[in-house]
Amino acid sequence: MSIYNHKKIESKWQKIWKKNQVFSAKDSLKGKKNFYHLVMFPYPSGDLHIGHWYNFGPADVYARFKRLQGFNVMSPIGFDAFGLPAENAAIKRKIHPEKWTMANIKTMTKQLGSLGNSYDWSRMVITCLPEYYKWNQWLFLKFFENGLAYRKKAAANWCPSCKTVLANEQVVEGRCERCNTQVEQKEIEQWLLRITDYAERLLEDLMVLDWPERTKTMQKNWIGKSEGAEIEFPVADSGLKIKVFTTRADTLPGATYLVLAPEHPLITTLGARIINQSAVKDYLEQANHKTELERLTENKSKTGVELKGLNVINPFTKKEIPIWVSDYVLVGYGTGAIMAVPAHDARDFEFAKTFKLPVIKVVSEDGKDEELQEAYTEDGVMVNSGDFNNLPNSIAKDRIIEIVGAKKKINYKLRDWLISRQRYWGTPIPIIYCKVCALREPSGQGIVPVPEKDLPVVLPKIKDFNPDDSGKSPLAKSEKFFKVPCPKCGEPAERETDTMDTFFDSSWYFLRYADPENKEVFADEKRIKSWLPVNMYIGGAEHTVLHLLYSRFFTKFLYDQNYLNFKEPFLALRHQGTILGPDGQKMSKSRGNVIDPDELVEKFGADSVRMHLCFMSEYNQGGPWNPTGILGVHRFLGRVWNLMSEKLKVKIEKEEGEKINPVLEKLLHKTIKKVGEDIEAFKFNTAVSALMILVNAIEKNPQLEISNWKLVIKLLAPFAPHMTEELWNKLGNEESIHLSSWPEYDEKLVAEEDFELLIQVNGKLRDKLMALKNISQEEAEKLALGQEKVKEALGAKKPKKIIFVAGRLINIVV
RNA sequence: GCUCGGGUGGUGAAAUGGCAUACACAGCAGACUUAAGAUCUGCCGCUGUUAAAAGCGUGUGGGUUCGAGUCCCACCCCGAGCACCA
Repeated sequence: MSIYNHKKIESKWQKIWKKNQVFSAKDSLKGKKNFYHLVMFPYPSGDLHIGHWYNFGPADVYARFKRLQGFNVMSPIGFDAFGLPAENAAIKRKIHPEKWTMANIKTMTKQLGSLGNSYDWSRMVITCLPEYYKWNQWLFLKFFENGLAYRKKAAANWCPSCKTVLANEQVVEGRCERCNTQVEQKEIEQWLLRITDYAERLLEDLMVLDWPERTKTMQKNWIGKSEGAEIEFPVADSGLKIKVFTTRADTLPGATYLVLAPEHPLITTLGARIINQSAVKDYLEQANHKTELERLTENKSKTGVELKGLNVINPFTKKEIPIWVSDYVLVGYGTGAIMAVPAHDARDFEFAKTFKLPVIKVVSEDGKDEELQEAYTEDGVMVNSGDFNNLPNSIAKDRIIEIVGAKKKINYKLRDWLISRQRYWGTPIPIIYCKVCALREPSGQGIVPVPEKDLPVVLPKIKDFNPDDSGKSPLAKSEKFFKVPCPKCGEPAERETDTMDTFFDSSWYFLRYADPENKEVFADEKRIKSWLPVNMYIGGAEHTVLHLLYSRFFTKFLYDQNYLNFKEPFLALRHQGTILGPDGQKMSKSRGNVIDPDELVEKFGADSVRMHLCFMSEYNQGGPWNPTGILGVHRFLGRVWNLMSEKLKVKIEKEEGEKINPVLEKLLHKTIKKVGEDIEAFKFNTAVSALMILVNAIEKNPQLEISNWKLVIKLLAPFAPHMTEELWNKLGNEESIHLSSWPEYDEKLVAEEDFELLIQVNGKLRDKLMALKNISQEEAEKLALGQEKVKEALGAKKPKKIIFVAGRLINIVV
């Protein structure tokens, strides 16, 4: 018996696969359908950790399975190489981000090789190379040409530690997603992409996607569609009107005041008429200085100030009501102003209680008008509403919209995507500002796009890439970089020195894999057509409102521009869970609970590691790492090797097989069915356990023909690619097992002729016996009532009712 | 607060409304071995018993059903996401 030497055999096959380009995907293969299988490309942070393995390992099981099923599979890999961590680490270690990043890519590429995954290495994409980011810039220009990229000065989320602005999606509970620092608001000029133009389509097309419901729901909530109406409130003694957005127009009769966001422009416009100007000014100042976090942690208690001297007219009641300013109204949503209906909105109720404002109930559950202890937000019938009294509020809603001449309106929570970053290690934004041109155009901005022929705008090698509080990128310190002649008029001008959010890079990388070396376009149309959209996309759930939303937006934009013939990039999506440290905490170097995959591979081999990751829990679940758990599959693979190498040697020498044991044959075909179905459903854990059951049975009675042994090896191939390749090769096969075919099961063998009939009395199991699958109820009853244990359980009682489930059980009810 | 997930042996976990705990890990006992390790065999929810029989068991309480881990209602706990979005 030879002991399985994983080190020797795994590296042997990894070299052969790479050398023979076994997994290089041809754009088309005769008689085979293309299948684009993709894992989220890693960030080159240093080393591959077990989380990468958990993503990539089982994902590769799926890829190999699809390949065996007869698909022409492309499984590419690359690096999401721009971004803050590279820069921060580089600053700390005093080496250039590029050097650091490329060194990490080298290490990680080597590690990726040790996984033995079926990647097409020829399609490697690295986003920090000019050949790649040139197309970021090209895409940016396309957005700009179409009015979807625009520059705006406004308060933005500023991370004082990263010293850059962040997209809304990158702010988590008022803190920076990366470094957990409190985010501040900073007025700064920046570039945004008009993703909000696509809100409705991003929402609608979610329906057709084979994505986890949870992820779809999260995107849906993030887009946050809400249907309502815009109602105008005339300002008393003035020609002005204040627009509010509401989803509850039915409650308009109960609107007892209006609230403006502190940033609402009307506060300035009407400034002169405000009596208590200094109090208002104080409040605005105070609101302005609150950080995002303060607003969140203040327990949502309400603050505000009345604009004394000003009133508006409720268009339903025609009564004058006051105007207040409060920071619980957000300037970025709706119209930045609300009608307050304290009786039917929890926030308004709290505000009204705080400032002793009138509460008028207009919707009632039972038609009565009692004093409210809290806001009533359910449906009901109208009260205190004149002609509308006793009408269901849902009907009143539309009528009120009509009589006050309001417009129906849809709002979204989604904001435009802020893509400028005041950092060095990213794609330069291809824009030049020209003061001369500015004078000639009405906007006066002088924004001149870099001509396509001048792309890429190469990120210069500078020495000082430390960020500062100036709100400008380190590139602003390099005159060589930013001082350029204007491409339009030739006069001296300045480049944009901000770089792009790295989510820009990852919003289209999956297109580049189709044609990674193209110098003329971001990817050739035909090559895109042959591969995209992605058939199966696998990665963590942490990107649900970032990468996955942005990629959908890019795809829809490129579809509109006729570059793509599909509207959604990822037809199917699956998430892996998160593996925690053995202590149940998130793995981190500072906690010292990090599991090093290289050590595991060294000790147990890549096959054992990937198979254990498949086996340890449901794929989308994850959980704490159990240090001894891997022994299970490791022993299993050892037993497989012993069984096969020993038995097969004898068999091959004899060149004849024994007839397969019929019980085993049935189990084999059932296993073929189960393993195939389970892999398709991403239930890798039960697929592995089915394989264990099969091998356990074979070990007890290893009576199989050579052809059956081959089926078993094929079933194991996606899980243990190296070992099975070696066994396959030993059997005299020239071509890789991974290019062979997935076994088919025999329907007849999967179907059972007989079964174990369960006999229950009052639903409690009392006995069981073997019976034919097609046994009739009469026969079953007779058999069951004849059983000693049944007689005992029945005693003197007579059966009242007998439930018979064909092919399963009989239940005697007394 | 709202929206999703989830709660099953000592542990990771299985289970189209029909045998709860498959498959493993750990543990215990035995075989092999000078020994250790590796490997192999057996046991392994709780109560009970020499052993069995029997009873009890899927977060808690109720319900539907011949039959509930699974469906319904209420509650408790854990995890994730969102969070003053009118």
